[in-house]
Amino acid sequence: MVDTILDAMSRVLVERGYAKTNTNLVAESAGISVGSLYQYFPNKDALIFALRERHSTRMLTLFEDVVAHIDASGTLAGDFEKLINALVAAHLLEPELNRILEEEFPAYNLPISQEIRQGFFDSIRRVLEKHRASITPPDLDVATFVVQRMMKALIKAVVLTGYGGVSPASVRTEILPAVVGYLTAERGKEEQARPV
Amino acid sequence: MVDTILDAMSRVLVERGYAKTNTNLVAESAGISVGSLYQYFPNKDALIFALRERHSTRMLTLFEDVVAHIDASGTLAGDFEKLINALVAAHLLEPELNRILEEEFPAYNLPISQEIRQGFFDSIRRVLEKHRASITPPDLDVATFVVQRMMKALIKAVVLTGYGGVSPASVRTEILPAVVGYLTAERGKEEQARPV
DNA sequence: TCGATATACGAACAATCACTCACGTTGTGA
DNA sequence: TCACAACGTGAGTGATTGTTCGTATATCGA
Repeated sequence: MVDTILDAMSRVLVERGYAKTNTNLVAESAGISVGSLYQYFPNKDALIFALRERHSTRMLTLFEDVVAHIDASGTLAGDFEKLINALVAAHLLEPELNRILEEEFPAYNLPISQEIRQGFFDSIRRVLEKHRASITPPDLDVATFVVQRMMKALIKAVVLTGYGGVSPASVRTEILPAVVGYLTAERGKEEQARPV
Repeated sequence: MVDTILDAMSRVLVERGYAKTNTNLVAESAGISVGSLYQYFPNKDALIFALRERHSTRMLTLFEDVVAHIDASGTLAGDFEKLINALVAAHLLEPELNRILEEEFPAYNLPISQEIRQGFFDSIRRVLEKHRASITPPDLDVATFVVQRMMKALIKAVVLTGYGGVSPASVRTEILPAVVGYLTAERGKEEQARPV
């Protein structure tokens, strides 16, 4: 029943957008009444929170499955190609739903669970640790953060159409050079330490 | 008067967030009545649109002022250091307002004006053209897009606190290596053309 | 001073929507 | 068959809020 409701919520969100989604509509789309909906979720926020958790968990599961297949033999570029493909695949699960949950819904009210965030972070960090000797960023936590944000920003442009003037495919091929370029960039004094 | 209203709108948005901002509150904060507000803006969307245009224009102006000072003599890293500093400064104009306008408000309903988008894009592209000979991405439009998204994603983490587990300053020093690393990354057949 | 036009006012309206609750319906065990 | 509990129902409610419009005030030329 809970899943039925979440499915309906997802459907309505994608069809009409967050602003035009209301609980009565979700209940109708689920084929139940509002009253029943409120027997399983205390309020609207709980509904959205649950949907986001379910969706994020699915994405993380898919991502971790791929990361688990990275063994000790791969190259830096090869491993990150796998990571990027996994992330793209994860974002292709339900691109529109993902966009709405991330961009259209005011998220700081209900922050995503720390476990899921940590799952993505740890997977990437493990790959960086494996290649520690051949990458240049001094701090692995910072490097993980930077790589994660770079990949996410670029993958969004690949998965969602109409995000910029360039074609998704042409951006897709730039992700690996961007990541590997950053991780192997030479760090002279010239480039370092000129904060605002 | 228009500016008075936009100032009030900005104030209320930052103080209470988009969800808790309504037109009556804005009018009150501006020291006028709702009726007067609706003499200058046809509806709430127009109000937000105007505020976003004003804010974006200010950011672009500041950005272009810095870019104008880039002459023919600088290095790739030096020039991008200037670009990054300019972008950081632009984002520091009104960070909270910027966050609300970009993340909290459903923006695809009222897309930002093409001129402003183009202004940022062109400024970055000009710098890339200047260094065409020493960078490796084959397509300058795509490279501009990628660089822009990379910088934006990372600068957000620098300007807004609580965006990740790492310190803003430590991310700040990674932006230049990320950009220059991407622009000068070696491109073997190994790394290219493995789309999803 | 006077009239007219533009501007400002803010109480009221209508629409939306999250949520409730008094009432059915269904299933179950004896 | 009956009593009871668990689940389902959906019209209704109260609160919020974007927008209007009849009235009041200010501005200004003659």
